[in-house]
Amino acid sequence: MSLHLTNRELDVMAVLWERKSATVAEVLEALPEDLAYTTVLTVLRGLEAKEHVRHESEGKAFRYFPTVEPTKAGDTVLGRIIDKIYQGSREMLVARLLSDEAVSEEELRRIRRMLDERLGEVER
Amino acid sequence: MSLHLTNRELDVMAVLWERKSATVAEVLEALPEDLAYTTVLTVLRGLEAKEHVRHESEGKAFRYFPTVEPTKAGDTVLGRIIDKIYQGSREMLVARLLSDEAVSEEELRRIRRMLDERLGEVER
DNA sequence: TACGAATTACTAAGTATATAGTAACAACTC
DNA sequence: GAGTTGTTACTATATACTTAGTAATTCGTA
Repeated sequence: MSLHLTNRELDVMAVLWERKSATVAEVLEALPEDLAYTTVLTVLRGLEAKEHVRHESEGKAFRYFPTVEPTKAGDTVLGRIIDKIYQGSREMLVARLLSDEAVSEEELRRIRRMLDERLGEVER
Repeated sequence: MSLHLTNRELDVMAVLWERKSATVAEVLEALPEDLAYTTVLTVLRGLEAKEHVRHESEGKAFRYFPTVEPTKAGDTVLGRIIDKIYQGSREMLVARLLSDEAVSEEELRRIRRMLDERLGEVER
């Protein structure tokens, strides 16, 4: 199943994923833009309505927890990107990611090692 | 510089990238959803206003051409995904893409070869 | 237990997006 | 060159998204 998040919802989910859970005040503080308290609350309530988040009481406030994994959100949007931008080729996307000048040699080596392990498994 | 596209704009750009250029009628035909002719036209005019597309006359119609590369659109959205979903780690994203069961052994090998070549360059 | 600060609940307004209708226009055809 | 057909130009509406205000509520505390 696919999971769509708006831009602002993604910002808020990112905070929850990062910190495992957060109150409205904590999300507000974590966001670089300075929104009204009630704005963040509204976004969280929206996410809760869609069941991407749940809450528990903590003092007089609510503590919010993500109920979906970040990878799930990632898969949804990556599927679309691969489809629309990389002509259905995951490989083209990976190639593009690795072609970035900023990727360090160590990073490339780690990825190669990962591939070696994966291929080892496949060959078995 | 970053390039933001709405969902419908991305659908339309995907057709132009795929076919190099297209008229309104061609885009309409290529899209699976069945929209009104004028809807597609409106989207294209929007894209033209933002200079992501240009047109030439062809008979009584216009032929539209993309003026931005798909990778540019890809980079913008991937940057955001890496940031918000993969905690700033491109490597985590690549790992996720390669962890997909559906990736074939040949694909993994091709990517490894690509890495080898890239690493060869770096070492030189 | 009454007060105050923080919070949640409810409501609303502005902006962006998606869709498409109608009018004006262009070019081919007879 | 008048009609027909496909097209562009202009305009409009509905929905989604973003933001935030005000009212009601809660909890700690004096």
